[in-house]
Amino acid sequence: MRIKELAQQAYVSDTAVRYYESSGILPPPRRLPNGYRDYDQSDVERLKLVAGARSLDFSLDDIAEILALRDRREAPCRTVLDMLAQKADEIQQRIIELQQLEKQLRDLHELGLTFPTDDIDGKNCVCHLVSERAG
Amino acid sequence: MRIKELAQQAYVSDTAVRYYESSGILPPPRRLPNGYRDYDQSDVERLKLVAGARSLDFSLDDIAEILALRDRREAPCRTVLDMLAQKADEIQQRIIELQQLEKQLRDLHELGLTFPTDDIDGKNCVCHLVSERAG
DNA sequence: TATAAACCTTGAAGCCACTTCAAGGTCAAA
DNA sequence: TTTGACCTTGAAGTGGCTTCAAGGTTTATA
Ligand SMILES: [Zn+2]
Ligand SMILES: [Zn+2]
Ligand SMILES: [Zn+2]
Ligand SMILES: [Zn+2]
Repeated sequence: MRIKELAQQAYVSDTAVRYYESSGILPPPRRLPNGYRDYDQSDVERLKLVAGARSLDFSLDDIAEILALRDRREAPCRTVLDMLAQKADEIQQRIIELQQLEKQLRDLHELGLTFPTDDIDGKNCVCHLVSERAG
Repeated sequence: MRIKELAQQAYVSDTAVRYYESSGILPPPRRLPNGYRDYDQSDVERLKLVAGARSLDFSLDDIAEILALRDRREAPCRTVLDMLAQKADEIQQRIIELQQLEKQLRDLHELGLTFPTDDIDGKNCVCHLVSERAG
């Protein structure tokens, strides 16, 4: 099959497939006589793993690590399990940070409403509150 | 004052200050006879607003919009208030997305634990679960 | 006085995971 | 025959910086 059919089977763009090849995640495929890339079912499986892992926000480096194990005929299952747990922890931490940020934004908004809104120099308005967040 | 002192007063790096200048957020400053950048207190105020807004995750485009108003002697307070509310909403939405992602990661981890962990081809293991997340 | 340490300058490249653009070549249907 | 869908490559753009390379300037110390 050609690149577009491969890409569609994994729900990614064909330009992403070319990018994965250029970055070493996917091996260079056979070519048809006209120079077009030619893929088979094993390429679909590989790309689906890449797409699934990307949809879980794994980095291409992480994915390369998983694929490298498989290419050496070593089972990557343990590595994948560990990565899932670690990524979940990272996301959890990120959520906490964003919750703090949201609170700061809402607090600033509420407080800002109590100040004049025609202050050019920002000495007595919400702009001043933003400026003084330093540290 | 020179660039490092300015940067320190706003708790940013001096390379960031040069980057802000190159991207038009900060105007080109005067120069000392030796070519070094020379700043004053108004530069500190401007950079503090930039730094405060960046710490709230505003984009440089947003910040440029705020500064453009001030540079035209129009009060940016209303704009800032609106941006605070809008950014808070964006963060809230992002948190929801990350919470869903975290749940997917934890669920996959739990389910993956019930499968063998020595499957090279990924037909009966957590790797297969990752691959089949398509769509 | 020599020299090291801390500061300053510029321009370019690197980061991440792509997308978009430019400028073409290939092939099937109408 | 011409339209349109598909394919190719390489380069540049995205955002907000940091890092690197290759210097010049100033202050402190030996
Ligand atoms: Zn597995
Ligand atoms: Zn575990
Ligand atoms: Zn204001
Ligand atoms: Zn409001």
